[in-house]
Amino acid sequence: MSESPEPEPVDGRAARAQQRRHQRRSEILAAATQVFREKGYHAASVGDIIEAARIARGTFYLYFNGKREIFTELASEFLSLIRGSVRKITLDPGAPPPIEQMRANFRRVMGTVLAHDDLATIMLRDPSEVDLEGRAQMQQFFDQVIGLIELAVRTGRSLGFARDCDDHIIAVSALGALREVLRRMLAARAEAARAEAEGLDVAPSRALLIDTERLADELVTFFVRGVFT
Amino acid sequence: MSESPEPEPVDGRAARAQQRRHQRRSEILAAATQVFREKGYHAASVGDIIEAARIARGTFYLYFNGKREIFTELASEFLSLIRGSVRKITLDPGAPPPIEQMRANFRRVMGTVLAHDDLATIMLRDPSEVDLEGRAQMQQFFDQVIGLIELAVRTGRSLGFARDCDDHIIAVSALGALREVLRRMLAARAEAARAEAEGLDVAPSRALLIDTERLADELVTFFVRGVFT
Amino acid sequence: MSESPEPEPVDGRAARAQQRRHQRRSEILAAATQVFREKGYHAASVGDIIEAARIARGTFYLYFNGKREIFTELASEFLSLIRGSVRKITLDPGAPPPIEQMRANFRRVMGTVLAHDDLATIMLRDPSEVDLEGRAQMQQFFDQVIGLIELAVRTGRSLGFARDCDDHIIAVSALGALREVLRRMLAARAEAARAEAEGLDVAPSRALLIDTERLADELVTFFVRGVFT
Amino acid sequence: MSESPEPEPVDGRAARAQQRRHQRRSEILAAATQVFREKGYHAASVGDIIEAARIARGTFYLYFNGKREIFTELASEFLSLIRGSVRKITLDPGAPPPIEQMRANFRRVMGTVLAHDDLATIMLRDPSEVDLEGRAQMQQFFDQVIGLIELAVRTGRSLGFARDCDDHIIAVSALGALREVLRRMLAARAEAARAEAEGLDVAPSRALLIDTERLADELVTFFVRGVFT
DNA sequence: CATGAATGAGCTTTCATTCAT
DNA sequence: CATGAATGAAAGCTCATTCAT
Repeated sequence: MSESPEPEPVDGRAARAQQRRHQRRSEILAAATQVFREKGYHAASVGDIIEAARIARGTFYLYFNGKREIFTELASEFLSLIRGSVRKITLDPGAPPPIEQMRANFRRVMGTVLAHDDLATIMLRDPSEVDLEGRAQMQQFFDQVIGLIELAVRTGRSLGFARDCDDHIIAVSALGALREVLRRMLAARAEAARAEAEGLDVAPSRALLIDTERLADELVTFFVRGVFT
Repeated sequence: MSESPEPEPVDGRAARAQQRRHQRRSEILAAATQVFREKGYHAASVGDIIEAARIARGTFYLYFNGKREIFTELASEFLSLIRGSVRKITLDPGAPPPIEQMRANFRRVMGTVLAHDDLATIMLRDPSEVDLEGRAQMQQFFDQVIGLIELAVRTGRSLGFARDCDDHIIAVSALGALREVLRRMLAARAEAARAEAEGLDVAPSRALLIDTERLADELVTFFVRGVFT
Repeated sequence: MSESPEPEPVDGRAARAQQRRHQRRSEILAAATQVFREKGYHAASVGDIIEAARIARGTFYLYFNGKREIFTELASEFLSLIRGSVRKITLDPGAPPPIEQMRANFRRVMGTVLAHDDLATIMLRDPSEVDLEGRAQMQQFFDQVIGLIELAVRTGRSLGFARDCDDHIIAVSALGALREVLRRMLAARAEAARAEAEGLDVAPSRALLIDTERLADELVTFFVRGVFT
Repeated sequence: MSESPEPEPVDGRAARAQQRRHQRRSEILAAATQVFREKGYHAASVGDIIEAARIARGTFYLYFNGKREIFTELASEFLSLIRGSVRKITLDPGAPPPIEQMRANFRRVMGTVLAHDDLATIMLRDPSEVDLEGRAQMQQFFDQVIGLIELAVRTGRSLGFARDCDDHIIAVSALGALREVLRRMLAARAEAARAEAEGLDVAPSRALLIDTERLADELVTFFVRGVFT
């Protein structure tokens, strides 16, 4: 835009450089996501990533400090996405009923997971696959999710909706159920995609391939009936 | 029986030898269990195992063909234990009500998991941590568990107890809930033990430290109310 | 034979023991021969040998100091056999003409090689396969053979039969020719045997499967007269 | 050709890089040749090679897939050299007499062997030292040589020069003679060199240390005329 | 900035040999 | 004598990371 030959070029150059740098980063992250999804964290090597990103070995270390760091970055990204999908349940007069808010949360999370299935596939795996640091990060995130659910249940009970139960156990159960369903939903979809690609019309575990809204509803119903009166 | 003075001692020697051999195997398996629990399958090296078992490198390969095989063996052991804890739900006239049978199953599984917490800690991790072969084995096991739960729900519905729902999704959810609860229960207990050992009286997530019967009951109630009418 | 209960039993026992010991040794040697033939010296492991001999690991070291020693023993045996097949050429009045004596030597060597084809197959391989010590032993033997041939040529020349040539080069050539022919003859026979065993009637390199007398004659003629007229 | 100031230096860099890469390869090959010559294929370890080449373990695997591959490469190189030294015998009017052509072939092969004595020392050993794949390669090469000699003999016979004999046996014999002579010639020269290096003037097997032309001639004469008159 | 050759610690596995039973 | 469990040195190979160009 700025054709001025000398005064601004420094800024312009710097900006362009930074932009290019950012784009490179994204490309590498995208490549790493693919690789991690296919091979898992451990089996994936830096060699796999640089091959997928079509960059030189050294370039990788120009953008990331190592395999762990790139994973940590992906984890952060995913956690942000999921956090962005969840709204705290409010009792404001004009707001929809709490259960509807919860249903909306489930739906949004599922939508986000589907929209970023590569990332989600990686992150829904057990944290034990990663090393200590990454593990802690994911642990913390899931703990927060549990906190949210506990809050929801407590809120429900204070309104006289929820039965008497151990909130923590219920929350852990709900998280576990959600994770397992999402995991298997992603696996089923991946397999269905693979089957279609190969021309086979094998339909594995049809139940998990229904549209996400119904899936979310089914989960919410299970959760609600289990907890609320 | 003994026609010559030799046969008995020979048998005796052979028997003792075989017994010692068996014991060594068990020792190595025990050491491997500890190592896998602490480091996870991937991070654990054969070197770690032989160090823990205090044997020479070669000795390990005298009893197992490699890291994968020893893991497979542990997996088989655990799967057998869990299978042994689950009874199919029967509608025989004299049998307890189905829900009680289910509750008993949950309790037995929890008891088994607690009794073999090292093994369970390893196996409740995501199968993705292991290589293809081991993964398939665990996948298959969990699929079977899902099948059992589906059957239970179908049975309940045929008796007019269960509401209309997608059996597969419910079963996946239940499995996920159970896994997550067990995982965190084991983690909580391990941490509590560690804290106690160090003299600290940090009490993390007290809810998961209650006695297993109540834990199982809580889970069953959640499951039952969610599904049954 | 001696039924006397006490006086001689010591000798008898000792003799019997020694005899058994000798037989064991032979069995192990036979097993090792088979193994070496099939796998070659390096690829053959002590494990292979004790498996073939159906003895325990320790037993092997009761009879031999190690892999090298058993090979050395086999080499000695083969060298003795070959030495026993060769007669020095004599100019005694009653003796057959020198060339006939040489032809007889070739024939006998070939017969011996055929009669001990396992051993011969191993030993006709290059000494480099074995370690330094064994190599030296075989080198020495072949040097002796070369000495014999040199002597024969010198003798022939002193009688006016042989042309002017470098005896050593001729002897080395003759030895090389003999070794190569024997090696390939054994290989051809082994393959023919294998083909027959499998029911196939593939006939590889027919020329080397003719009877040994003709093969020996062909070699001697080549040695004596060369190829061209 | 060059539209911008950059292209040349870039090419230059790439070219230099490739050149250096090629040189490294050659260095490793040279080191491996030395090691194989001294220890033989089996006894030589990758560790020996990297030590001789003064490179790190990983570097070796950057250039070769393993011990076998580097050996295969050396074998190919040697076989090419030898193939390049042999000309088919022609009956063209202007060509020298067949026997002279054969003598020239022998001389050229000997010259090549001497010029690449390390490589030749390794490759003249028995193929049995190498594993199956390398063995097949060498077997094939020697079979081709035999084919060439057979052709020469047949040609000679069609011209009325050669006597009636079994071509295959003659060819195998000639090959064996040549191999043994070359092998011992190389060994004698190596030992002579060693003796000289140590200041000793031990002269082992003088006959094989004569100039190659005379050695080749001696062999050809033996091949053509045999020994006796 | 980008490159990719180089590094070396670390892995799994094999195998000749010893020694208590 | 016979056994075979135990040993540990040493092999081949991988891969995250560095650094001179």
